[in-house]
Amino acid sequence: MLDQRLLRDNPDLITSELARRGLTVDLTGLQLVAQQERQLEEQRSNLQAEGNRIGKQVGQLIQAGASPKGPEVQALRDQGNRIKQQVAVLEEEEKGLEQRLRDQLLAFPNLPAAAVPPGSSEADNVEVKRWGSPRQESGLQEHWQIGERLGLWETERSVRIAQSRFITLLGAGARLERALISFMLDQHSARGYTEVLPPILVNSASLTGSGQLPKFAEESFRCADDDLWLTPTAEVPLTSLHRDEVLPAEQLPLRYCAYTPCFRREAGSYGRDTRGLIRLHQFNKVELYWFCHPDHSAAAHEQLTAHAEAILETLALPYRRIELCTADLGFSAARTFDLEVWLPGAGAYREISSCSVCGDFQARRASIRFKQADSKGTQLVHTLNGSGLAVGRTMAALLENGQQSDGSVKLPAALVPYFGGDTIGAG
RNA sequence: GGAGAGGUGGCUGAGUGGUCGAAAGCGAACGACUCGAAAUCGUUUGAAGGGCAACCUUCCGUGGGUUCGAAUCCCACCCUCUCCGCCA
Repeated sequence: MLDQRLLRDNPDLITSELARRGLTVDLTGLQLVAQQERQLEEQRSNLQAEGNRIGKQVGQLIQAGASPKGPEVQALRDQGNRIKQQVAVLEEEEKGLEQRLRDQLLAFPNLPAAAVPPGSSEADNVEVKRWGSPRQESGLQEHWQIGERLGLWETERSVRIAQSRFITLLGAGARLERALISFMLDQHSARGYTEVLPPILVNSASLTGSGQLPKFAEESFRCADDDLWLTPTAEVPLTSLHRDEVLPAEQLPLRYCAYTPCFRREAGSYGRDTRGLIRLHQFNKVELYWFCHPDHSAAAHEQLTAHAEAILETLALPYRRIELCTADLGFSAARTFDLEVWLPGAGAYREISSCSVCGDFQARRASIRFKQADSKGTQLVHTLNGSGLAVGRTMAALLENGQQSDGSVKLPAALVPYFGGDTIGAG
């Protein structure tokens, strides 16, 4: 959520920064609402102050021995009643304006960081670096061909269980998924992240805090009877882990990693990536999340991204880092690096991680602040999140990159202790 | 799901309808003492909004209500704990 003070003090900045994201907004109406709301607040609080004075007078008179029914007290009571009625009217109006203001502010995306390259579509994203040597030979299979051939999962029977875009992993496939989750969590824990296994049903306040609500309700699965939703990413429960908290400054940064299944409707993607593990309604992901001091969030972004990259490197998977341009940034992000893994069968790089710094955007929505022991007041923390990594897509990458001429798949050495072998489909 | 108890500041925990934003303690900060520290003593110490400021308003689970005045009384809801039931 954007800062109301920014709306008041520098609305042109909001307009121009949102324009960088390709968004045209006219804030004049909203500014007017904010201004009216402030005037009402002033009027109301002055009236309340008067009412409070009257209340005290009544109390003092009665304690001094005046009759509670006497004319003097009665006059004050009448005055108090009149004020009460006026306050009620103002208050209702004020609440209405406040609600309008908040609703609209919640619908604005984050402002892009200064460093974000300008652009009008994903075509303007900037490649920052490449790692590894991609296999280029012809005749390589795509991961879904390999998986089906080796019996790593069930496609059609999964439709029977749920519907399309759900997968049932079997045998070595299920085992590899589990191995990857453990491997990733161990790697991150060793770097100081606290492992978290959060609820994957989350309430509306949690989705609002991280930015999925109110605008993207149609992207999530919902349990209509309970004000609970299936989480689309661990970013949601992790943000709310400290929602409405004031953290001691010396505890920062707080760094968490969490494995969760993730659930997304993928509305509007019919016909795309219909085969294999790339685009599913339910997939597994290990997420990295930081709560940090505003001064350190830029450096933290680099570190978090490096931690995601370290997983790819340890798995010997070639990748590239892409910096998203202003037009391609997600709703809550101020700056984002996407990691794309090389899929030699498909002959393309595919997104496997997205690492974002959100500034105070989520912290303001979720009210997550920190306090310096020696100073008054609180400040909003900065939050960062990144996939470390999407597990299904990692499996796809391992299958395509590790495929051998005999049809088997060779796994990287780092996975052997987790998987219990170095080859799938040998013999 | 049924019965009971309870939700108060960073934490513990008092609170009679009227100077209650709230005693006390812990914790924290500063100062004194000390060569230094511990202990002790003193002072300070919640948040949000508005105002240049003095200061004003709001916040005792949430939302309503009664009252001139509500942490305190009434209603509804949410949550936590204990017992029972059910259950991996």
